[in-house]
Amino acid sequence: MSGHQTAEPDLGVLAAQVLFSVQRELFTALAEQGFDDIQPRAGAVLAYLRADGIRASELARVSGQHKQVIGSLVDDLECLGYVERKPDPGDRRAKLICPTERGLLQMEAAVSIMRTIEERHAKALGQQEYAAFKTALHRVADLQRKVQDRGHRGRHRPVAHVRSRGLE
Amino acid sequence: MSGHQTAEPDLGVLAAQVLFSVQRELFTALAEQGFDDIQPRAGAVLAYLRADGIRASELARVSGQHKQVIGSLVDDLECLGYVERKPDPGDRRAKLICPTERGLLQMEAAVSIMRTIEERHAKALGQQEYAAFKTALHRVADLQRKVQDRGHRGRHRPVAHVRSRGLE
DNA sequence: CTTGATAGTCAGTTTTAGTGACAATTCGAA
DNA sequence: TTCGAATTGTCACTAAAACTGACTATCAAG
Repeated sequence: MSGHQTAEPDLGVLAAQVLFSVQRELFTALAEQGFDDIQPRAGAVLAYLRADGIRASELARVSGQHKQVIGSLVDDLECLGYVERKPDPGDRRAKLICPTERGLLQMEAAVSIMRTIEERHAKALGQQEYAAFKTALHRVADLQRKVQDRGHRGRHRPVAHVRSRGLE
Repeated sequence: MSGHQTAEPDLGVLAAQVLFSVQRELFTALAEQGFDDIQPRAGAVLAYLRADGIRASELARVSGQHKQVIGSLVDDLECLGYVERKPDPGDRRAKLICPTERGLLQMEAAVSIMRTIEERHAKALGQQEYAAFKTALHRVADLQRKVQDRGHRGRHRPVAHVRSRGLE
């Protein structure tokens, strides 16, 4: 991004600051609650898990990661007891990634922590202002992703490296 | 993050979507304008460059990256002709990372592209709404970073990998 | 039944992050 | 001023993650 000068940081820089600091707070809190064997990286899977299961290729799409990365993340999370692979009844090629009991507990904990974080911001900004902010953020995210898809039709484009986290 | 269910995505998920799609659009546009030899990763340096120079350790702080990473990024950018290292007049230990002429052109291009992106969102949301949104985002980012610093005092915590971009 | 696309995995290469140590320098306190 | 602690940037090394290409199995359309 271009946060040049001492001037005001741009949309990308701000998004990066929010992302990484929220991510850090979330995983620190999760670790304190006993989920100390998962890393932010696993968020590509955990954030999009559903109780009724989701396909690996769907995870790759929504997270913007290569399917190989999703595969290895699921391997790890399966060893750690967070998810399990079940055959997809509707498609014998596919497997459903389903949360285990521990996975469900993690999901609930993550939702709760994120709610706490957002409530803190809502108090700081005011409930209405925060609600408007989040609505706007949602619209910006949607609009921005649409533009992206228009540009690179078909090409697989793992959004960059989250690794690249210093980036914006 | 926890974007569980089909429910509404949380702050982290939204920030990630914005970050990575903005990042992709920015670097695609930069490439089209001739800056096709830099990657999003280099944003950790480029986004915080200043015409009068900035220290590597300062870059490490603001970008949340290890100083070794900054060092190798600066190595690359120096080879590519975007920056140069100059001795810091005020501290003989330090070196100032200064943009070259090409670096300045890149900075201007990035600022211009980001302005275009933000103007698109401002038109979609309405100028006033977008301005309020960005102010709120700024406050959320500041507040969130403060909380982080409170928790991990002193510890160096490279905010994660931007690479980890699928993450939330 | 053939063709083409999709789902998931395997193996291998390359890139990047993370760790510890180091010399040079600065700063603060005795 | 002199000593010790902290800081700046770099080097060398290890660990981890991303990327590439290929491959089987399955589906879906004609």
